[in-house]
Amino acid sequence: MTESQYIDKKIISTFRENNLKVTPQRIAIAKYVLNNSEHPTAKRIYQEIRMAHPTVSVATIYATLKVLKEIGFIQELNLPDGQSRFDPNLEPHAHLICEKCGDITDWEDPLLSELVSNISNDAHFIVSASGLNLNGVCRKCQEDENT
Amino acid sequence: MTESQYIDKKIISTFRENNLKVTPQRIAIAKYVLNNSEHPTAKRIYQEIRMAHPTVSVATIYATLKVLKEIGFIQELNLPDGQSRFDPNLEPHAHLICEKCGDITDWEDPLLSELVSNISNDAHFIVSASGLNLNGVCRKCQEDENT
DNA sequence: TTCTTATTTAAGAACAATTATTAACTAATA
DNA sequence: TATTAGTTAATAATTGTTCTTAAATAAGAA
Repeated sequence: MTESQYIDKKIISTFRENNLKVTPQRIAIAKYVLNNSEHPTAKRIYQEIRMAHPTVSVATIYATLKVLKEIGFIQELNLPDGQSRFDPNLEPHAHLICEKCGDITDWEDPLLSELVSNISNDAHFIVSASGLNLNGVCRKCQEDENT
Repeated sequence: MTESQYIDKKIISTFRENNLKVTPQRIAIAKYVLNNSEHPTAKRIYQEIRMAHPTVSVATIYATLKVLKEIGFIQELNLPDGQSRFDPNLEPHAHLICEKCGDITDWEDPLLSELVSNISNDAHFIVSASGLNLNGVCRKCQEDENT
């Protein structure tokens, strides 16, 4: 079984386990977001899915993303550009959000997981998702300024 | 000079330093957000300011908040409720965002400042604002569930 | 396989947060 | 006090997201 087939099976079985009907739209959206680490917006996902499913509507995109969030496949990010973005990486990680070019880069640091865990314990707060956002200017845009 | 008078002076002089006209609306909005640690939304700020300035418009609220952000008085938070919130605390700190009651609590941890500083250095990213968001269930809502 | 039914979907209307437009107003300087 | 560039109020426009409803469909039963 190929990697892709394995992901298909995983997606389908997880839908079934959660008493959700397995529709082509759901599979397509799930596959797309689970394989995409570029924090796509709903609009971007819509455009992408429409290539294979031309009649899909935005409402379906939003409804499916909500479901994917509920079954723990993805998390919704709240970043400064006024639209939600979606991320299959549920581990604590940082987002470096460049105010110049709009680029959003992931950054992993083992200290972060530890910190989230500490705060969760100290504050008696059950964490379902987390994210450290750093707003500022990325390396590339700093270099461009000196040109 | 009282604390309140000192804040007034500070606000006015900072506006002047940034070549911004000092208007009653701006002073009122600045005073309100600088003294409020409850992460108010634009709508909330509008309602509050309207009590003393009944003709103020939402556009002025948004424009002034943008200006306050630019001169480094506040930061804009992106939280899951679809509207921006504003925070005068510019130090790295965490937000515990309860999915049940919607409450947003600040949490300070010295490790966080260190972590932000490390990432900034390692990634060569100039940080202008930061925030660690923890989504989940707060202590109070957990207790309510067991009742 | 075909039937039945509860879900899901597509399409577009509705909604809410934010931004843009523009004419009237006003703070700051001369 | 007069000038003017910047600011404001009112409202229209825009944009992301959710709601509504009739048609379509997945999943289990017959």
